[in-house]
Amino acid sequence: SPFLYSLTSNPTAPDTCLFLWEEERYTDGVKWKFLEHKGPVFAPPYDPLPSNVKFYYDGKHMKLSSTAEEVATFFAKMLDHEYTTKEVFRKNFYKDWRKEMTSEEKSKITDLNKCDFSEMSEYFKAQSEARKAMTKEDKQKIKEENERILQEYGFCIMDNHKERIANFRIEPPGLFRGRGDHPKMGMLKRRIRPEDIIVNCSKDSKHPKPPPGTKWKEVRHDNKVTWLVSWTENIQGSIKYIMLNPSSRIKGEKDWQKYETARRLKKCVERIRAQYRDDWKSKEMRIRQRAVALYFIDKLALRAGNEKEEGETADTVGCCSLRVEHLTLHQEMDGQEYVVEFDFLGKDSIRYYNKVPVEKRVFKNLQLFMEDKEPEDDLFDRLNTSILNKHLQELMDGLTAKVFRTYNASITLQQQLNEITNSEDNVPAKILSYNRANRAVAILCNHQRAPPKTFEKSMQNLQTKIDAKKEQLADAKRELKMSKYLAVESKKKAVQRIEEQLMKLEVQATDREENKQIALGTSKLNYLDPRISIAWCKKFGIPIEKIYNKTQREKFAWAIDMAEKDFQF
DNA sequence: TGTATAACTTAGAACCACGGGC
DNA sequence: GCCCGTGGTTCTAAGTTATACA
Repeated sequence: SPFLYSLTSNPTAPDTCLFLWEEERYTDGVKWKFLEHKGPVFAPPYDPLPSNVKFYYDGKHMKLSSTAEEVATFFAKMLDHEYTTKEVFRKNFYKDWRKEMTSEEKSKITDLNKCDFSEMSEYFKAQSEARKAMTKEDKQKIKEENERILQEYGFCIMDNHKERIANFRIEPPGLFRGRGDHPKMGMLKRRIRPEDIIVNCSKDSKHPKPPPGTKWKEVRHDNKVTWLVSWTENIQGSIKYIMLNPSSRIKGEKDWQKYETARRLKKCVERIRAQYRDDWKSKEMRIRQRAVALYFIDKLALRAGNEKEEGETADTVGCCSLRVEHLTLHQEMDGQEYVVEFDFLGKDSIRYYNKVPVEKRVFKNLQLFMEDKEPEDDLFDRLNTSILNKHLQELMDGLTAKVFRTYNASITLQQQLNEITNSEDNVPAKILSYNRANRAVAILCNHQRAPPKTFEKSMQNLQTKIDAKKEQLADAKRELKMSKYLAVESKKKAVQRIEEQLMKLEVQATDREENKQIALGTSKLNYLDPRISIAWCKKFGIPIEKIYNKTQREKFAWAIDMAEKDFQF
């Protein structure tokens, strides 16, 4: 295990503990023996506006109570954002804002459209400008203070090892920003107090102290879970957690395990495919539906698709929750037979649009599933994620729908790298190949991003640089030609150097263009077995730093320790 | 068998600091 | 030395899965 290093670095642990530790790690859900931390960092208290920053209602100045003012500032801070123009957002905000008003305010303020937050908004903009314009020394002071807080609250001790905590700061109050068409956007996310907080730590640790004059909701000692702090959030009523950083042993080990499960799937995926193809012919509808859904999950890397409570969240779907309206069947399209056109909103309301030729049997089954149904009916009415996952569990230990995404992502990277890396290429060209392989995965997983606001301009700038470099190259070549006798060698070198620089720029331009609407980070961080990339680096002499930045190297420390140049997923 | 809940992973956007180019 | 763009970091929402319970 690559995680033994963290054990052996503990000088006080006797050797025999090594075994004990390993045993306990993996049995009956125990996650740790010892856990000590300092608790969360709370959001700073509300700092009231200076009296010259005014709020106007119906054109008239109105002094708000501190509570109502605070909520108003949340809206004011978002004034430039599209959110504040949306009806749902405004309605939810207004409703929750009223709850924070005094009865006098409530009776005066009866229409959000008559509220003028512009002075507040200007004030916050000025504040942020002022922050930018601060002296070096003042900025340094803030940095030092942040570092002090990080050192005090940002680490914990888990089983004798100091580990970085991920989100040790409690989420500050504000207005809820849901993604897509979220029915709750604009609602007030309330301030979290010590009385809301459940602390989890070991009995024999030094328990974190609540701020003076306050109490925790509860202190518990549950070593079957990994979280340090939790609270219940007021928008969906779900629980939020403070957990460890990805660099921690507990996260790394889990990550490793995830990829090992995906590699086990590799060994039996052909058997499973044969099985679901066979099930397309089943006389039972539920089996056919299960088999077609699994085919989509496997072929298209769709998410499982749990049911969601209507009206509580944005209307998004995954495989099992697909509705008839999300598919269009084309007997024939662009010279291909049996094309399925998918168009639906997935996680984070990201659109999935794809036209896929499928096997005749799948097509016929889809026609059957869609027969006599309304557009808003479930495509797989005899299936849900629980049924699907129970079936998968029977096919392979630890197999669930999401393992297919991990497996298909990683195997795609591996195949693409094997296929397109050219050992003759220089380092930037090899990295372009890597990014293209990464991109193939991101496309498979539908990882999209909004094109950066500065995209057009930055492409233009790059083109300008390329043009200038071309001219420089032409000059250098001319000079080389002219100087038949003098310093020929050094001029040849100059030409070569410029050619290399030009190529680097052109590669950069290609890479950026191809990346316009595709996000590589998510697959890199969550789906691609890092050992594939590390082995590739070793094999082709690419420094790992070119592929993984510092944070990523910390997260993947286990893989860097482990992977040899011949590792194959 | 269905439903609620808890725990944990995955996700894109916003924010911020830093370094390269002028 | 300054400005601007970018990559890295932070933030927290939105998924999946397991499990408890009716």
